[in-house]
Amino acid sequence: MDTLLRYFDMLCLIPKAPNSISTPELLEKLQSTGYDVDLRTVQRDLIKITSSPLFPISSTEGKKPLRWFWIDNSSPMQFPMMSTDEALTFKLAEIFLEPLLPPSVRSRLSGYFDLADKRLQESKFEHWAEKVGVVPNNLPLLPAEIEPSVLAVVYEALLKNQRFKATYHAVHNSEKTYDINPLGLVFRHNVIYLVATLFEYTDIKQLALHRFKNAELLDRVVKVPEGFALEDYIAEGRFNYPVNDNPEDISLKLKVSPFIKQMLQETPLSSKQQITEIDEDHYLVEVIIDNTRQLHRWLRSLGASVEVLEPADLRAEFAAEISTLSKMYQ
Amino acid sequence: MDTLLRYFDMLCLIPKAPNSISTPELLEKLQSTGYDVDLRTVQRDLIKITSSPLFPISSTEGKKPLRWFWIDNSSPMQFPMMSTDEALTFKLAEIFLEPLLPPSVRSRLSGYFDLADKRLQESKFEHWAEKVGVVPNNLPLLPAEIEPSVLAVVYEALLKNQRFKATYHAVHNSEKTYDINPLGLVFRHNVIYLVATLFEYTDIKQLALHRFKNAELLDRVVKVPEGFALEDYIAEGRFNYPVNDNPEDISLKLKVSPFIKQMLQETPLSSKQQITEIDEDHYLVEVIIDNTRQLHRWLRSLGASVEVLEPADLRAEFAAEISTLSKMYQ
DNA sequence: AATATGCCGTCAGTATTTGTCGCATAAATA
DNA sequence: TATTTATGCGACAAATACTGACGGCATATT
Repeated sequence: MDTLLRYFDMLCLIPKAPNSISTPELLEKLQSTGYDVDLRTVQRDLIKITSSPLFPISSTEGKKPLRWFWIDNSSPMQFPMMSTDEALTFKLAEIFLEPLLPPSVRSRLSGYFDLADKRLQESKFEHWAEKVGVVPNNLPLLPAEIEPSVLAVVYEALLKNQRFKATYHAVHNSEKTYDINPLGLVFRHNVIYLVATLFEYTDIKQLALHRFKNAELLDRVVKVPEGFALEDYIAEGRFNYPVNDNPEDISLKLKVSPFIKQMLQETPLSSKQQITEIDEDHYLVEVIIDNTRQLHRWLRSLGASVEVLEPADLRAEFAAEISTLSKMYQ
Repeated sequence: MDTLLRYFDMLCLIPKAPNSISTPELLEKLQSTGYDVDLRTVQRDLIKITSSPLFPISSTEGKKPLRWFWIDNSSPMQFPMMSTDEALTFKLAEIFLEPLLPPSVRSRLSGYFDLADKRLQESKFEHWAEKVGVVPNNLPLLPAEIEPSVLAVVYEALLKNQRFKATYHAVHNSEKTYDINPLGLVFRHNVIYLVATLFEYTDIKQLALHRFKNAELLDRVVKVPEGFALEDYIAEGRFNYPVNDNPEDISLKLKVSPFIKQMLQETPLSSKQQITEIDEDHYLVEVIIDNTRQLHRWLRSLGASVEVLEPADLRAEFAAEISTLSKMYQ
């Protein structure tokens, strides 16, 4: 039994393809976990494991301390097996994430999606794909592709708190190479921004990840500017280019069409939203809600199905914009 | 070595908690996989496996053919281990899916999210959560909660092609119990709809999943109406309540502000989009695109930052709506 | 060139695994 | 209710495997 557990621990200790572990390293880790074994045993175990097609594990050829790794592109094996429920949910998640995440980010999960596919392809479940659909609410803009190698470096830099060096191509600028002190990632629309400082400067920059090239990890630790917190930085509205006017709650009153009323019944704006009938074709929606740019976008997107009644200044804002639009289209 | 593989196969054959497998069943499956073993061996193996805290596997007490299962609520163990990249991506996916999927759907993946948490909580990666943020583009409407037991039955019914029975509470109706012939799931806004026929009728209904109660699987096979295909059903516009006028491509010309221009450079409407400068404050965007409801929503949401120049009928449509709005707000 | 390290074949002792048998108990059947 | 069948489990001996020790050889390291 002890040997079985040792095999499990060994399988855990062996990393995925780009990384690797040498036989002596493995021995050391196993011994520190409490397995009192000989190097020869570890060597034999590795040979046994790799000789089974079940475990796509391989080692470097030649080079003296052999290094072991899981061959990439294989989907993970797991216990207990992925249930059909989970598999279905993975496929749904895949559909949802497709227009949101850049391919190089999404592909990090492809092993799991493949596993889900396999699970659903068993005999009877074949036609599941024809049984699920999504009607998108928003216009799918194409997510900007990020170079996979760049993404890998940025991930690693953020996780390990290290700086990196990369070439950046700003929209109206030529390429430049920076020494980057990464502070955080922010997803906005379909773009991923790196929040960072450059070189030894202290001003905080937003850099779109898809504009990077040739990233390379440096051996210098990240220095966080005094008082910096990503959450606050976002809350300050640094990413809502046209900054929010009033980030505080407002008491919103809307006159809406029956269709919008039904939609808000299904998916309310907030748990305390109230809806009352005005007449057959109009309903009054009352809700306390954060006065964000997203709210404005949403209200505008509904066009003539919604009339903002209160607060007065929001109504005035809409009236002003509509009069601008009137002039544009007349 | 053969025994190690047998253990792996056994671990795969044992299902998760609500399900279970009896010792003789296990024996049979192992033998059909090619393991020539005795029942006694299987029994002994099971005892060994369950006596290790590594494998949260348990069996029924008493009842004679013992049934084995993985104890629930445990996150799966997997080989190779989840990489930090994957873990980070899982956390991002979690953030993205949170406003999109109802809790009961999302919770199906919680084991994986937990696994990702564990992976990221190792020593040095502690502060990753403070390094990732999302600035939502859309107003987060609250996804309607679906009863977990209902979801389980619906999933199973769809996968196994079986009917089910459930109580449905339509908005302006009292509760009724239907015999449901499920055809597919459609996600729209934040609501999941079941497309189905009822009893022996042939007209196709859309039923919001969160309005179901007390679902129960029936032992009758699903009958798909002649010529029905979910994809076509959606394409026909059955879910765009105000049906799309022209589902065909149009040649769109927009006059946009510098801000929108920059946004479209980052995340284009299509790969063939063209942008040219009109003057310092205005750019011309030309693109061939599907004339969908989502496009209209998007155009409206941008307010006065965008002027539709062509096609003429779309411009006319916007002009008409704006004049309606003008009257509303005057 | 000398030394150290790691891989691998072999061997014998030890530990583990396995089938068999017997008994006890729980379901199934007459 | 009695009888049969199926399952779980302890014990035991034979078969199997696992393990550490040793040594030869190839490849790094100094």
